[in-house]
Amino acid sequence: MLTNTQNLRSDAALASALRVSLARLTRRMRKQAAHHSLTPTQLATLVAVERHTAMTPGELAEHEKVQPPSMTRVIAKLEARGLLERAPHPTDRRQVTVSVTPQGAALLKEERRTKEAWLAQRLRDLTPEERAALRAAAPILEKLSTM
Amino acid sequence: MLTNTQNLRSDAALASALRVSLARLTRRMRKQAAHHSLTPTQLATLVAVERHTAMTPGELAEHEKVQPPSMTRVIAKLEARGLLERAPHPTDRRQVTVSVTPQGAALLKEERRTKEAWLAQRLRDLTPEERAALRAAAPILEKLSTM
DNA sequence: CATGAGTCATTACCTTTGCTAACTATATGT
DNA sequence: ACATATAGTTAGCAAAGGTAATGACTCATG
Repeated sequence: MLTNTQNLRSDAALASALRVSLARLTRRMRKQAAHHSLTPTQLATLVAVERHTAMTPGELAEHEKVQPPSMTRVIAKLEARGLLERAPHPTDRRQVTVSVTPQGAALLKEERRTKEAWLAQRLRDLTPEERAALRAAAPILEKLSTM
Repeated sequence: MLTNTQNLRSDAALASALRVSLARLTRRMRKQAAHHSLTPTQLATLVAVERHTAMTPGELAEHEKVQPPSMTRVIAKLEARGLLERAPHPTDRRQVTVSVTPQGAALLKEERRTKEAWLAQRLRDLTPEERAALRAAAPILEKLSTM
């Protein structure tokens, strides 16, 4: 357990401490929401489709770094579970567009809610000063995550 | 992009912001170190064995939430790559113990080094104030990750 | 001590998920 | 009109996970 700012003077030491804590924290968060029995790729696909409103299989394959035939199967699975639906592409008969169903959106919402409830619960056990420090750090972590 | 502490007054809002940023940040860190072509389970197994010094296949299976036959295979793979080695159990002839080879330890060290170097590089692009805020938050994130 | 039950790792078989090769349908350029 | 490119899908293969079964070992009991 680190003492407040002790041993964190260098970027390397801070990076090391953050790497360990963040990995552990996100691993634990992931475990809170693993009831849907979707594979990581399936879940990520659902998230991507929701974020973009609609995507083609090719776009999704590239987005998730899998080959198109694999993505065809992922989409088929999610469609079979009623989480995604296919439609003809508006302008290109070779393509299809994929969008999230209300059921799929609900699953994602529940996933997010579960993780955030778990984290919020832990935040409540912190002191007000600790919470304030995290509030100050949150936008910086956000910045780091998009750099 | 969040403005400093704006909209983070509630635990729920802070949890939501942290969930997104931390997931993204750790995802990106993972991508930096994916040259070893180990599966997530193989890597996690290697990490677990190193941390515990020696473990049995049954312990590892439970630790990584896979069934024993699957873990037998993971161990065989890692052993074939010279990253783990098996030995007879000191007191129970049914069991074997698994430990990390110097090569396995070196691979993990390199993995950690790569991730931390990536993160440290990004830390260097922050302002001193931003870095200070992360330094203040680091022990709290550590605390959160073990609660 | 012998026997039965329990424990442990492993093998065999099956399913799922990823890849590559090949194919069909459609779109585009000449 | 024809050749080329694009998009999604199917088929076959490999890898990783599960379940069922097996053999060896350990422990408890009579």
